[in-house]
Amino acid sequence: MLRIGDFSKICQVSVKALRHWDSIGLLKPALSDAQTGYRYYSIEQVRTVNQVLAFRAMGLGLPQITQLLNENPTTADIRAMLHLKQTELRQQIEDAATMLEVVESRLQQIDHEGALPGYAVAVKSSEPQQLLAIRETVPTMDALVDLLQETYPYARQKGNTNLLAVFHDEGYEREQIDVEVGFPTDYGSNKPIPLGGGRHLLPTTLPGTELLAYTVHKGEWITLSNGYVHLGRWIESSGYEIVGPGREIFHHIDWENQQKNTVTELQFPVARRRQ
Amino acid sequence: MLRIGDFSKICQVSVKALRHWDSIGLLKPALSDAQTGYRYYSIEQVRTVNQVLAFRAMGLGLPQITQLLNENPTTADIRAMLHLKQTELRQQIEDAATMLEVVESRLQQIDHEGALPGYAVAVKSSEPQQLLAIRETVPTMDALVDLLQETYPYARQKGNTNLLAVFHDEGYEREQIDVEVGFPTDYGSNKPIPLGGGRHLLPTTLPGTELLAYTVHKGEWITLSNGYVHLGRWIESSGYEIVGPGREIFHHIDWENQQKNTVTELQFPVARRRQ
DNA sequence: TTTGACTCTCCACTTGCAGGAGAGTTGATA
DNA sequence: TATCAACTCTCCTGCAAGTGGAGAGTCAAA
Repeated sequence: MLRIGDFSKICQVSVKALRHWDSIGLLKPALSDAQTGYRYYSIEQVRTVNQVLAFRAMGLGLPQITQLLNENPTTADIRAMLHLKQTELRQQIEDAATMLEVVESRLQQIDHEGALPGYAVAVKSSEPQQLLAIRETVPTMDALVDLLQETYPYARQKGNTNLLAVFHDEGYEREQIDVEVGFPTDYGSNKPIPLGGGRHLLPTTLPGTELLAYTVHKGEWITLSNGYVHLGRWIESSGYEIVGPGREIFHHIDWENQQKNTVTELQFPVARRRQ
Repeated sequence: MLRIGDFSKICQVSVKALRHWDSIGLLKPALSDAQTGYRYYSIEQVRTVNQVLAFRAMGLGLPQITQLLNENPTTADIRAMLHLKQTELRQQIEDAATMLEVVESRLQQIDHEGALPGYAVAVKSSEPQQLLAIRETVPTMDALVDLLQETYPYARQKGNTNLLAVFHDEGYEREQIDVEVGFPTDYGSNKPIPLGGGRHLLPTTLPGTELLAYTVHKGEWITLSNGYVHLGRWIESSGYEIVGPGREIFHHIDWENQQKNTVTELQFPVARRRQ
């Protein structure tokens, strides 16, 4: 019979860990003195510790290992557990690889530009949304601003400041822009709204996307292109690719000061580039 | 000004998380009502959240992000942080890949053998050890047992039951075995001990190894070969390779019952196989 | 004024232990 | 046999980044 300290040295497992394993029922000592509480391990339990460590080296959690060792499950159960862990580990590797690529992209950026960039890019997902929107091909950016201004009051009426635009052109056009301007509506209240000249805000569905790279711009719209350049470079160098039309979300429009305090979110649906 | 729920929806960050970020000083709301405790966020803070998420997507911890956003550090600091994270992520990927390989090896084993194997294999490290040992080429396994029996009393004298053997042959020889038998001594008490026939237990150093694949066998030594087969296969199929002489640690020798209760640990120094 | 939706703080829980406090045990020595 | 160092015990806190819930207070519209 070995005291916990000696057993700990033999197995190269900390005393704390052994006590913890005892408390959760993973590995009880062969004998526990009821009087003093001292734990006594038998030398054969080295084997059990070996098994525990073997399972732990596969990344299994202690509750699972407890189950595997003390409730002798069927072979099928074990297979299922390991299969699950397998996919989990693959996911882990992929996630870490993605992070690594993002970190490396950022490091490159710092090295190239000397300073830290003002734009941060993150990835999120978006649900499908019911919109009231109008799709037009506007000749210039100014015309686009006019269209926004025209749509804005209706968005506010709905208690919704979130005007948004979807750019259906490939690339970043500056003339003859095929754009959709609208705002989200709660399900149900989606009747067309007439604008001037026989044009209408029509109900549309903005498709959800699983991955959406985005950055937030604050300030005049003239400088929005900086944001786009940044976002585009980030997507390129972080192992993603654009897979859908870009979007702008106008969280707040400061009509009075040439949009000095306007907050605009730039979005692109993306996917992981393979290989 | 936005209440926490609205801000949460815009940013797609949970209310709980926002409150947490507030409490640790990562992101304070633009305004906190001292009376009611209500948090009010400004729309521009969407940008800050975006930055937080961008850093979090690199795997950085909240304290680090707090530092990055609120204590405007130098470019060099940021570079250092990201570099550190880079190596950390690479390590993570490697670790997960190792685990994955072990899991896959185990799954294969189950599929091939139908049942779960009695031997578990784990990897640990070992420190260099001072030994008193004798190296001989013994003709048979029985002669090896005799040698162990001859050495055993001296090991016990030192208050040390841990007899061990190092096999210097390549592969698993059954005759003319070049073996070293001995036991650890505490530093200092390492004077040679004479055995019969002018032979001596001499002080030696057992080199430490960073990676040591091992399994624990309980029972007669005749069946030890099963353990070796298992250990060998595991090493092969889990992406390791043997890089040194095998060792046996005799944690407990049951001389009376043909070693029925003997506990033997089988070890091989290993390294990750590249590619 | 009522109501329902929203928000607040505080507490417990998650994983696998590590560190430490304060008290009790063991085994060898004086 | 008393003592002493080394060992062990239980209990508490802390770690990361929140989630979930309880109970109480707040806001805005009807």
